[in-house]
Amino acid sequence: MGRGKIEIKLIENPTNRQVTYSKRRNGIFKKAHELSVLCDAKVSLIMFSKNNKMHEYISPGLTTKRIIDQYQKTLGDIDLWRSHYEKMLENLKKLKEINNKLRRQIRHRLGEGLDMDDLSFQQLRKLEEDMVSSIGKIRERKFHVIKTRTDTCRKKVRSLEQMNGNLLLELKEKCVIHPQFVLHDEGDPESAVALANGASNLYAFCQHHTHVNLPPHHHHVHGEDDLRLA
Amino acid sequence: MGRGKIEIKLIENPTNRQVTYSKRRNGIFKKAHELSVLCDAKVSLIMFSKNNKMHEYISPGLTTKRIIDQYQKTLGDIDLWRSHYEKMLENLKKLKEINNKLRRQIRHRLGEGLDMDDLSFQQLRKLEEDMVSSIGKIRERKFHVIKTRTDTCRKKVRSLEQMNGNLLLELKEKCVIHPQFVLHDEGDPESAVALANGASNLYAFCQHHTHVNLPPHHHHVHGEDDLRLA
DNA sequence: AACTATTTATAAGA
DNA sequence: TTCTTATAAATAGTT
Repeated sequence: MGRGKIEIKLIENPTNRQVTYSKRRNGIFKKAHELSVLCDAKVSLIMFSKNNKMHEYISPGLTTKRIIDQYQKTLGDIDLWRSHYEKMLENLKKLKEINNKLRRQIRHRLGEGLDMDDLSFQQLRKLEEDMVSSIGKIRERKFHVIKTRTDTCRKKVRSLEQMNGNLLLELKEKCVIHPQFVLHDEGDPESAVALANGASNLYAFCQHHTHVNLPPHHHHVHGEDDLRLA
Repeated sequence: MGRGKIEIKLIENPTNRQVTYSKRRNGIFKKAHELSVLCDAKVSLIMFSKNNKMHEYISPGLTTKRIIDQYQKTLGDIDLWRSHYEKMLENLKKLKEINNKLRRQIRHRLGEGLDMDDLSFQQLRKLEEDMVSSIGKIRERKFHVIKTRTDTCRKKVRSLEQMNGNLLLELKEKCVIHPQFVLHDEGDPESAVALANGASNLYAFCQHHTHVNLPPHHHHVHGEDDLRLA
C-alpha cells in the first residue's frame, strides 16, 4: 500500500525507518483501538523503537497492570515472575518462623508463663544449667568492666595527685619570689583584683589541698553511673 | 475497507463480532510483525477477546517478560508493582533486622564473647538481674514438674496398693471356699495345671505382698527420665 | 506534515 | 472457518 510495494526487511536508511515507524505505529494503534471498540476486546500494546523510545496503547477503561495480571494468570504455570515471587514469599515465611522460634527461646530463657509448658523436665534442667553458666559469664564480664573502670579511675586519681603536687610546689615558689601574693586582710587594691581574676583557684587549692586524697570510689566518673555491686 | 464503510462502535451481532475480531486480530499481528522487522522495534501485543480468549504477539527474539520489564523500568516511578514489591522487600529487611536483634539478645543471655562488648555496666547488671529472676522461674517450673510427677506416682502407688488389698481379700476368700487352691507340695494334677495357667500372679502376690509399700521415689514411671534434682 | 498512487486490509457474501 | 471480491484504509515515495 503505497507508491510501490516494499519488502518486509529492516529499513537501512535511519530517517526513512523512523518515518515508517511513526506512520505504522499510528496505524497499529488506530487498528488496536478499533478492535477494542468493535469487539470489546482488551488490548495491551507496548512497543520500543530502535532508539528505545516507548509507546503504548491500552484499551479504554483498562490499565496495563490489569492486562498483564490477566496475562500472567492465563499463563499460569509458565509464569514469568512466579518463581522469583514465590521464593520471596517462602523466604518471608521462613524468616517469620525463625523469628517465632527465637522469640520462644527468649521467653523460655525468661521463664515466661505459658511457654514453659512445652518444655520437658530434661529440657528444663538443661535450660537451668545453661542459664547458670551464662550468668557466670555475665558476672565475669561485669567484674571485668568494674575492674577496668576502677583501674582507669585510680590512674586518673594518681595523675591528678601528681599534678596537684606540682602545682603546690609552684605555688610555694611563687609565694617566696612574690610575697605580695600572700594574702593579707588589707592588701592593696591592685593585688586584690589580680587575686580575684586569676589566683582564686590557687588560693582555694591552698586552703583545701590536704583533703584531696579521698579514696577513688567516692568519685563519680560519670554522674549517670551507679556502681553498686549488687 | 470492505464492501461498505462501518462505524467504529461495538458490533452487536456476536457471530459478526467474532469474525471481525479474528480478521482484524490477524491484521494487527501482521502489522505488528512488519513493524518489528522493518524498524527493528520491540513489540508486545496482548489481547483478550470478549470471551477472554488470549492472543499475543511478541517481536522475534524477545520474551514478554523482557518487554514488560523494560516497560516497568521505563515507567519508573509510576511503576505498577513497585509499591507492593518494595513493601515486601522492606518487610524482608525488617524481619532480618528483628532476627538479628533477637539473636543478639540470646547471645547476650548466653554471655557469649564478642557480643558482650556492646553492653554497658548498667546493662550487664540489669541482664544479670533478669537472668537471676528467670532462673528462679525456671526452677519453680522444674519443681512444679517434679511435684506433678511424684504426685501422679504416689496416686498410682496408692491405687495399686488398694487393688492389691482387694485382690488379697479375694484370694483369701477363695482359699476358704475352695481349700483345694491352697498349695501343697503334692497337689492333684488338675489343680496344678489351673494354677500354672491362671493363678500364678495371685501366687506370686501372696509371696511378696508385704514388700509393695516402697516409697514412691524408688519407682521410675518412665524409664527415660532421670530425676536427679541437680 | 501533506499528497497521492498504489498496496493492503477487510466487510459482506458465499 | 475460509474464500472471494468490492471497496475502504493504510502507507511508500514524493513534495
